[in-house]
Amino acid sequence: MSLQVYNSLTRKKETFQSITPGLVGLYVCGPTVSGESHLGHARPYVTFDVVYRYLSHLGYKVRYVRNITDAGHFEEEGREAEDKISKKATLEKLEPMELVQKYTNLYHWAMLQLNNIEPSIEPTATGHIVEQINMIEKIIADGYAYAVNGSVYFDVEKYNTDFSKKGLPYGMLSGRVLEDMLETTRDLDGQDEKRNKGDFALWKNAPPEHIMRWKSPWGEGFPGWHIECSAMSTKYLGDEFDIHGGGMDLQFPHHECEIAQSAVCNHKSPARYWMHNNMITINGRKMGKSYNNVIKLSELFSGQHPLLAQAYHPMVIRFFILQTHYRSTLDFGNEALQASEKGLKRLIDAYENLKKLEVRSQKSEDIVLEEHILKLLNELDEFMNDDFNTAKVLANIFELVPTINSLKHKQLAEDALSIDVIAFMQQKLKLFIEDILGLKNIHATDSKVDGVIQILINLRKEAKAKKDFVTSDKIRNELAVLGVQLKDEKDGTVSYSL
RNA sequence: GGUCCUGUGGCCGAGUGGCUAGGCAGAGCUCUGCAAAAGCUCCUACAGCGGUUCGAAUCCGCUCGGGACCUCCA
Repeated sequence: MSLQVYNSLTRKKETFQSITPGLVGLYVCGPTVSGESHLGHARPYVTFDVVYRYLSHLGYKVRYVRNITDAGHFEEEGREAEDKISKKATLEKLEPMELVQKYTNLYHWAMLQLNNIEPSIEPTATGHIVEQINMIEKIIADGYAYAVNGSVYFDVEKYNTDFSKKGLPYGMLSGRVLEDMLETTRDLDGQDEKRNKGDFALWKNAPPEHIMRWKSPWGEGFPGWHIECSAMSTKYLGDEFDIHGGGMDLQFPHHECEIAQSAVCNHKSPARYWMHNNMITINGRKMGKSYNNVIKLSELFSGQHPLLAQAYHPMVIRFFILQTHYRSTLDFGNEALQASEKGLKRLIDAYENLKKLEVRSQKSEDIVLEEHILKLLNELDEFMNDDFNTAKVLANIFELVPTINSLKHKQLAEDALSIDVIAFMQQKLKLFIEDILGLKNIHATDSKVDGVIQILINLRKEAKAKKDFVTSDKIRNELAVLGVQLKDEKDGTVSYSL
């Protein structure tokens, strides 16, 4: 089975076919760096990191573009016409750029912790003001935008009338009908500049107190939110590219507006496949600023938050996210995170065991087992091909764990599996656990620490030989308090895990 | 109000017609000086009510519950 991708545009799974053989253009909406990233933000970046990794594994040369929104948006369009970033900067007495830098750094730090590969290009909105202005001019020239008092708005109704004929109606992505929307759109203040309620800003006039501002043909101002993604995706991926990703909450209006802008400028819908990850919820409700229920990533990693029973390692968060299919909601909870923590440890421990297995048998003595193992391993590719079903991949890997551990602990005959099957399993699990899912061992082994522990292990061995269990247990228990767990193996050796 | 999604065992979650994932927790057993780890076994669910079907968690309808978007939001 070849790769199947669920396309939000068609609402069904489709066989993935890149526009140019061997190449894939992937655009993912990045963060607005006016605040610190929270758990919810981790989801798209982990999700699309795996998409990126898997496409690369399939042999595609992927250009992964993920923007940084550093120009700020309106708090409430039309009403406050105020740049989020400059507002906060004033409050904190910081330069906007300083604020942007701070949160960009924190974001990059969090991405690194989560083991997300950095994108090929990470363009910033402020670095592409010229491109955005050019695009707006083009839209005005074509008659789909109009300037009022130094601001420019996209004429949604005119666009819809003309482009519906071309199969690109406004609402095609989110399944909305413009007429319905015009009736139900909330009545916001200060909408008088717009011809229609559904129109959205391409450029906003900057009031005097506004710090972030650029010169434009319409006066000093700043770009609207949606235009940056259209400008940057076009610049780096072309008029039409393969995959556009982002959170489900961006589907409307953000992505819908992107399609409209790009369609006017490039005469086609920008992306072939639209992928949207679902939300992370907390007590069943979406985690988001508006709900005041966010847990920042730094808080999650440190455990410093009233809702957290403990700190959670970034790898635990990654694993937690991957255990669910990306299109399902994922509910946060200490119990769930703790289950992930233990599960991840079990998985990684088994994987480490597998790497060290020494098998010499040329032939598997247990044919049934061998076939079962091969089936589980071969299904891994199928599951990934089925719209990146990481949950199923992990389930199969867990099914391999008892076999691996039984071989290690000699609970299974040494020659149950052949050296070829073991090698295949080693190769497959490396590929899936490390390369595709991007999971890694939380506990790096430090040779000095290892040496110290070995000394203690030897002292304990001596004590045990003398049946001095008080001393041996003391060593074991005190190490356990430090998080070092000793394990007496069957063959008399002692291993430990951190 | 409009559009759409969803309701799975103590918890988190796969799953689109028959083969009833997986993780965590819980119980028993094996191993062990005692533990831990590991292994084995058990606990077997699909909101409710109808319908379609030889057969439904899976399709259809209704009821009840939860949520997302329609405003910045991953």
